Amino acid sequence: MRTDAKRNRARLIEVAVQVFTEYGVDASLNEIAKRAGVGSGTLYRHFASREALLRAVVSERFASLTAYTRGLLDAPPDGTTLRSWLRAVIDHVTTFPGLASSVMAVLDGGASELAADCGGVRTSGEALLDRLQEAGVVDGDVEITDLLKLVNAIALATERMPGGRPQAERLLELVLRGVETRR
Amino acid sequence: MRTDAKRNRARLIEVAVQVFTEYGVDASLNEIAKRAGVGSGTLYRHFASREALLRAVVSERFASLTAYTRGLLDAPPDGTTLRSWLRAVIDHVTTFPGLASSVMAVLDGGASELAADCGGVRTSGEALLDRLQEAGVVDGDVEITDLLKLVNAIALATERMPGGRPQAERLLELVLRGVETRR
DNA sequence: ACCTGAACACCGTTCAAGT
DNA sequence: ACCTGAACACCGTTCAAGT
Repeated sequence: MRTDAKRNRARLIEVAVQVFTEYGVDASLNEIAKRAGVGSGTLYRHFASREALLRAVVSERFASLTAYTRGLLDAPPDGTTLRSWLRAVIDHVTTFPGLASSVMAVLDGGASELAADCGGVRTSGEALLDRLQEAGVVDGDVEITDLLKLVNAIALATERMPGGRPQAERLLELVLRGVETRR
Repeated sequence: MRTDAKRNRARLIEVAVQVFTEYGVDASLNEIAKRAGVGSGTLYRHFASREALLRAVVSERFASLTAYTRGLLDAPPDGTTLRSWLRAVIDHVTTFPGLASSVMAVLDGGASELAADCGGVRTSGEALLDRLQEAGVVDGDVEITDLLKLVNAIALATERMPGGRPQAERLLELVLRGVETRR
């Protein structure tokens, strides 16, 4: 790769983080190209689709979430393990407005460019969930995909509201505990 | 109102239902005007904003959901009342793709044109929730806004997926029961 | 090889001109 | 009083022309 191409690529990712943070994942790609001081065609040359650009921006973050999840597996599980993990999931999926929507598409079986990165989280999360179920902390019939969808739904619903994070916390608590009276 | 104006208005609502069903609530307004055989300005004259058009389309449906909710109050509450009500909420909020997102904005305190219609559902739902809590069927510290947000989050997350309705059902079940083991 | 930016087909929204 | 549709400022995406 030519050095100017390499520099353009790096610059585009850098600017994409700013613009995605500001306007969300559906922000104008022309705007990103302009702010990066690059023709719009250059953006498309480096990133064939919006998904490809998004992936370049979030893949390392998702990898670190996977690492964190694996770390939780090393410690003996207690009553706060699941809560901590799900909080971390919400944090990551909430990095940019609109990200949760893309992740949901992957969870639904869509073959997005994000699928590989989400897969790591899913797999490590599944191991963690198994462990928690063996320890009797989580109901045995809960499935990892449903759990992730539900938590992601909370992120999706709260990501655009002011004070969304504490709101997400309340809903997460409700999900963990359940709505119906314990009998 | 002139008779041609009245006819145009009715026609626009009729077409909006079709187009919203097909493309979701963010569908092109120009497309709706064109299909209705009307200039784009005419659409804006009758409905000052997309929200206004959306409201014209869903307000009667939301009123009937409110009526249904009040009906549930007349019967003695049992273990299936809450489930039935939340299912009905999901059904209504899922009428068009993207509707749940607008409803969520209202639940968050936004002053949308849908607010009045959502208010009826909220108020009647609050009465139902109180009743269920008195009967000991639902945990006493569950709040109506949180419950509606959570259910709406499920709708939001599943509305665009194929087989979304059964998926929503699974997640609703998880919410009612809770994730953690009952102690 | 890589980049540029005009071009195309779309949006939402407004408003002068018509009836 | 109401309607039309061109006009404007935006999108995403492509591709001939440049270096």
